[in-house]
Amino acid sequence: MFSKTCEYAIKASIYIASQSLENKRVGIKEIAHEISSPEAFTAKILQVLSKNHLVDSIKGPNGGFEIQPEKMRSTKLSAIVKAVDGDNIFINCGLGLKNCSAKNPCPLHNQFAKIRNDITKLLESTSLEELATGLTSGLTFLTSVQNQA
Amino acid sequence: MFSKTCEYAIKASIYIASQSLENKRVGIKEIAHEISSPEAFTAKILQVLSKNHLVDSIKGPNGGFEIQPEKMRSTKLSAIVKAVDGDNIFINCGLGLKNCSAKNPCPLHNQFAKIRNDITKLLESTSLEELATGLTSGLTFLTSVQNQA
DNA sequence: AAAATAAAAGATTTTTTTGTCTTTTATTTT
DNA sequence: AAAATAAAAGACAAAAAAATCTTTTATTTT
Repeated sequence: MFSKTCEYAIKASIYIASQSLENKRVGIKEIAHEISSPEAFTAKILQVLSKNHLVDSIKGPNGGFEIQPEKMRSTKLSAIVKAVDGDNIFINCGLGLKNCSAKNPCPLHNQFAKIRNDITKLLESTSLEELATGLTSGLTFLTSVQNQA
Repeated sequence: MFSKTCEYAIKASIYIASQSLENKRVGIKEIAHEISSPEAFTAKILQVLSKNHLVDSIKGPNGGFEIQPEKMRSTKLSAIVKAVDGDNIFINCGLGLKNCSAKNPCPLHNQFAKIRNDITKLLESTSLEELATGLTSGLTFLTSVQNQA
């Protein structure tokens, strides 16, 4: 569904947002540990998110990453996905046809149109804030129980 | 969504089935041409489908691939996907958690459960036969118009 | 100003996926 | 039986994705 890059981007964003809700700025080391991702790779991904103004990064001592409350409210999952994976998931044909459309439909065109539409709706309607509060409240997790300390 | 391998597997199966409906056996060269796929790679994939008894292969002159009518009726898309991609698409967590579940849900668990369920339903309810007849009747296509001769 | 901290940038490396090439095996036709 | 045909098998290669390492830049604290 998502690339590894995208999975890490979403999880890192949620973690940063949840910590920002508690007024805590977090460093790459902590983020990577909390979401069970490779540190250097995650750093690269955060650079992309930062350039797309989806997270704020602050250099130097007491630096790290944070997301302002208004930003996490307005940021939808779709923006994160688009920043790292492009809009393939929103538009690509399920069977890889270059120009799959109602006029030139692949055998799964109609079936997949519905699913792709549901995915798009979900990503465009889900805010970073609601995902962060779910994590903060202990309802959801960013790692499997096995992976937790 | 699907790997390239899986896209080729599905398209090749549909093409073989559609030709079998007209009592025509087809060779790799023809298949690869008709679905715009790399020939040698497609041959490898067909070996897997053949070992899984999803297509019949016949060696020698007038040989090639075919699918019996009863088989294309009973074969669901899910069987083809499982044969080449495994069951990742049916069970994997959207954010890559090893043990994402109702007890230990990732932030997108509930939202994705619905989508994954829809995908599973679609793949398990769609038969190769209906996809093949759609192609035969000219309602659907395996290549983009640009790619067609 | 110097030292320490933390992210940014850039160059590489590893792994996985995708794709190719050559040889072998099975089958059919002559 | 020999020649021709077509898939199977196996080894290899290229491209893309995932991951790492080193150096630089910005900021803060002492």
